[in-house]
Amino acid sequence: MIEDRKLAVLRAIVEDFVSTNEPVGSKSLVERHQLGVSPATIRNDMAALEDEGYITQPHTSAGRVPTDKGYRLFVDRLSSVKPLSPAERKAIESFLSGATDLDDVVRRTVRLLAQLTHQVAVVQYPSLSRSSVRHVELVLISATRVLVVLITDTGRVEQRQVDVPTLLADDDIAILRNRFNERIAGHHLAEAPALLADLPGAVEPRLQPNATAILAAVLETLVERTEERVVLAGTANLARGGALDFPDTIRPVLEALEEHVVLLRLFGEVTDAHSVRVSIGGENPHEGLQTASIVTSGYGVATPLAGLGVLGPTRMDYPGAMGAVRAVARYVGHILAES
Amino acid sequence: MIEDRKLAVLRAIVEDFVSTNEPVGSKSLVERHQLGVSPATIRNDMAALEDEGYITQPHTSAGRVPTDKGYRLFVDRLSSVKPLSPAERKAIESFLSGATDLDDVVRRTVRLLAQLTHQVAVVQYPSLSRSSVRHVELVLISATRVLVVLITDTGRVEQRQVDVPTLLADDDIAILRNRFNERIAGHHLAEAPALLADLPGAVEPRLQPNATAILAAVLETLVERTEERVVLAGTANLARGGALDFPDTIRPVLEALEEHVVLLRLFGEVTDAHSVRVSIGGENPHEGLQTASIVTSGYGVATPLAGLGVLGPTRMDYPGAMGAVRAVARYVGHILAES
DNA sequence: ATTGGCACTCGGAACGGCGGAGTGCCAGCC
DNA sequence: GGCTGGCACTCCGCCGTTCCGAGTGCCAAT
Repeated sequence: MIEDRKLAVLRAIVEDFVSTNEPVGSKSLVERHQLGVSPATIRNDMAALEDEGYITQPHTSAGRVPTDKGYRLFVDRLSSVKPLSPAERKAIESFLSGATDLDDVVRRTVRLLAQLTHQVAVVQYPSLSRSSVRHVELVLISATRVLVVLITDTGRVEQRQVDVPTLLADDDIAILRNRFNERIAGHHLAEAPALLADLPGAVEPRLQPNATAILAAVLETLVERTEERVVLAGTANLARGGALDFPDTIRPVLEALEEHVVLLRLFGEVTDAHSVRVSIGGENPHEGLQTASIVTSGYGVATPLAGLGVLGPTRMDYPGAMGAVRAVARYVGHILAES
Repeated sequence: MIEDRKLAVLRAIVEDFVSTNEPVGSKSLVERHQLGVSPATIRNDMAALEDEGYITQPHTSAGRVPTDKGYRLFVDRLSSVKPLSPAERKAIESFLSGATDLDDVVRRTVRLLAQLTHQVAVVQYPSLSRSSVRHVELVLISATRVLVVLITDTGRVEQRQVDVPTLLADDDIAILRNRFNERIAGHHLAEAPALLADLPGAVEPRLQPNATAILAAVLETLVERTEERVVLAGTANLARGGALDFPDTIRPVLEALEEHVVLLRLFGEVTDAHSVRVSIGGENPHEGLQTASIVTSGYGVATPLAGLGVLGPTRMDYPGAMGAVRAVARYVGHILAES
């Protein structure tokens, strides 16, 4: 009963504050929303909400502003993911459908997200460790130098050069290439090291040193490069709200964005599911992101391959951002499934 | 005579303003530099410099600030490229020597530059169009689908998938692969289209449709992808000077940085030489960069492959930035030459 | 439980005075 | 002719004051 109205008040506060970027007072609240009660009543509710930690006032006798806790409640219970407008849906389709390869898909996706949400968009490359090997290609560059190219089923290509101890002929390379592909083509990357372990022992003695060297390179490519990559777009959007959104300067946020490791950790916690998740202000582990919120989702065909999302001030249009992230994640999943 | 001192005054003004970020007055000038004359004399010189457009005052009775024209003169005639300290030199070496492949080199380079200069660093990938083909690899993904991988002598790898009209066997692919490599391996990318033009006619009729399809994909990879890539680091440095360096907001600058085309155009004008170039404030063609300066250099072994540089406020340590850019460009050239 | 009324608080804008840094100019000096 | 010290002037930035309004908390009445 009363609880219901308090929640309605909180919702109204969040909505107004997000759209106006000014602390919202009891009077303007009743004006802009049909709450059916007087400002005085609202004031009581607001006092209660403040006691419970959902809102706060920048200084005495100013309007109220949602706290992180208030946004959290809003996201969890008061808002629903906003479906995209047909126009937006159409934009996604036409924007992404022209993509030619994985790089292109990722680049287009990140720009699209930034444009849809007016926030900073982050897209993680389909993680190597969760894909499988489509093909290993060995290319002889010189008699003692081999280029190892690893192609995954998500279209990602990783390459690495390696020097081998003894001279190699084209035939030798072909043999080794076949050995590698027999064992791991079609298999999950994580399984590859085990499958390859005995490979040097299985080739004729003459080739063993070379096989060992190449194997090392392949394993490095498989394992070390599990290091993930992320792509950003829309950083200029951080400067939109002027000094309003970010307390002093946007610098710590920009710094955090450059530390891709930080972003990867954010995705790491999230990408085990396709659902949209939100991390708000102080919930965020990273120091520089205490005033930022992040909306993420895993994407990928069946089991999620990686994450994507947007980052902005806590004062963010959560329903809209969640809608955009969800829609884009789904669409990218489809695109990748087709290729 | 008098001219010499005026130039010395201009140099002093630039140096002081760069380090303090405050308009500099005649008194503090004579205090901080051994000019051997009185403030009154300096004032006369300053008045002359202002008449000639090299400096300006933000408002009456404030100190002077260099204009773009003043910085230009400073860069052209009053400063020399500052050689790096041994420590910095050492840092470059240890930072870059661990790189494993091209991606890694580029990423490390851009971070290094940002760190050395405390500005935004930009590195352009070695341009496809100026490298030569090391190897073309064709991989059969399914009976009617081929992955085309193009490897250049700078270690860059481009890939693309293509559907072919008729079924292909491993042998067929091997034949085609050889045909392609015979013709273009070792050749400049720009020559490739001409060298490949008659390829479909040179294979047995059965393979012609497939050869044509694959040729189209190779050409696309060669030509369309000449589209260049750039990598950024250190954007957080833009926010260092607060609102001091960039008049209102850093937003237009961030926007310009996201438009990679803009950056590429900057490099395009520059990369025909190894020398360090500087573009100052209003000299800059792009609207959003009117308050920014850019220090660039081509890099690469013999003929420059691409460009790199830093971007910051016009109030920038030009000698230092030029020294860092020059040193890093040279070093990256060496690294690429070795691989 | 809701409401109108009322006193209170505090930030932000507007105002004026003041100090200081810096200038331009001029007359004198080498 | 170039340099210098002196001096009047300008104007920004700072600070204290005042004032207004938005918004609150509380209370008594319904």
